[in-house]
Amino acid sequence: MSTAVENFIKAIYKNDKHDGNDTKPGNIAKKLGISNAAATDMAKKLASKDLLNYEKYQELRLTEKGSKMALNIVRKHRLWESLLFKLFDMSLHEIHREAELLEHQTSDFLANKISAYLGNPKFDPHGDPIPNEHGEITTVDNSIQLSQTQAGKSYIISRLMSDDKEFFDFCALHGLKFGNRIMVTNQFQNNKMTQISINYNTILLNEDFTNIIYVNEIN
Amino acid sequence: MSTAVENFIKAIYKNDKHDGNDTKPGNIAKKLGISNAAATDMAKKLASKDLLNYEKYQELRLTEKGSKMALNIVRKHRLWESLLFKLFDMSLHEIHREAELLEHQTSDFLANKISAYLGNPKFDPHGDPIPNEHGEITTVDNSIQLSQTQAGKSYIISRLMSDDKEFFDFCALHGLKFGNRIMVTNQFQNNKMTQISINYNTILLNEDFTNIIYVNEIN
DNA sequence: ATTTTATTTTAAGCTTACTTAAAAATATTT
DNA sequence: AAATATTTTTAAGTAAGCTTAAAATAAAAT
Ligand SMILES: [Mn+2]
Ligand SMILES: [Mn+2]
Ligand SMILES: [Mn+2]
Ligand SMILES: [Mn+2]
Repeated sequence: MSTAVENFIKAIYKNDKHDGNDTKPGNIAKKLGISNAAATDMAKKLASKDLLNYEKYQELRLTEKGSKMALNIVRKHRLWESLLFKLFDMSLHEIHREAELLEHQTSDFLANKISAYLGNPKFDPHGDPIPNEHGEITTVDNSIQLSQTQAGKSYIISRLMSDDKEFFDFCALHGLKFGNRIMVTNQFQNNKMTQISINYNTILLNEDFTNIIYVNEIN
Repeated sequence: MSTAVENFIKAIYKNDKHDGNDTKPGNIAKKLGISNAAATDMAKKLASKDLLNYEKYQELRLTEKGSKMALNIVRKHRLWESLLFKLFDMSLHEIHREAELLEHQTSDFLANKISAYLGNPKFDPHGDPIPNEHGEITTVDNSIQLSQTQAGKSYIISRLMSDDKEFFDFCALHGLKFGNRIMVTNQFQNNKMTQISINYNTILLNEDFTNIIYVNEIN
């Protein structure tokens, strides 16, 4: 399948899995930076290939075959991120940018080589789970959004769900990374702000950030 | 530039540099597996972009700009081959196959990271020189074809210039690889065959092989 | 419930990268 | 030198993946 098709399928998968908005052509188009008309066209074409179900004006739904393809691409994306992050001195934003291209030019054979070399990791450097070669995610995710945490409790950062450079730069600057410990010192419900303590520093985060930072409570 | 354009430019570069046949659309078409008509079309298009000079019925010649582009792609190709060969247990044929795709989705930034990680190597696993980030090949190649060697002398294999799986499998089986030592025991000029000795084994190679295996004399 | 706004779809058109078939030019053989 | 074969070019056409503009439908606001 072409890069265009793969990115389209992946965008549907991710929108369905994580984003609040409904999986209609317009929202996918927005993510991919193409016109609504192009997205509708593509949806019809992929329906004819049994990768998704399309009914006029309804949400797009991946078929079993479409989901498998999405997970295969996600696997390659996250394996590349893991490899680049391990070998080279690259930021989370940079590895994502390169992986976005490399994912489409990677044989299953090479993906398995990368995976084996890394010791078949279950998570990428963002904390996102890496599907296995059968397209299965075997890990269970119990993490919650930072916005849902309680003041006074401590947490481990488990996931930075973004691909925005500014966000990653901010995180890197303040030590907000996968595996690091933080303490929630205040939840300002009305203002949708969360105050945390990390490395003896106090930072105040708005909901744009607290909704994409995931954590696990320390017991 | 697109993958099609990059492969076209690279094919011209390689044909010019190594292959005996003249650099006309038909020969490039043959290499790329496209029709002569498609090659002529592409040649005209690239001429309009100042990547090559095109005159009806004449040979295609890369401009300075076109050569730079070719060397940039060759660099990425050979860096990928070097990385994959080092990290994973992959054959010369396999690394070439993957590099053929990855080369088109690699930023200069990433290429430099790969190069630095490998210690800025000057040769890839086939013995081909790796251009630097300015598109320059600084090494001098004094190697000769195995077909041009003399009986009774010893040589080091410096280059396996091919991308054919059968050839590589044969080489791997008999220890014919970059850096290994061989002795030429007989040159059968009339029959265009060369007999060599390697690892206490004697093998007889025809010109298909002796023309793409390059060696350096041991003094 | 009606009007207004937003989204989705259709329609027409563009570029890239190919194809096959026929015409033109070049290269080879006799 | 002429005939033949090969190669290159032109011409016409296709599929993928886009675009913009207009029409149809759905969602939101009044
Ligand atoms: Mn990513
Ligand atoms: Mn991508
Ligand atoms: Mn190669
Ligand atoms: Mn290639």
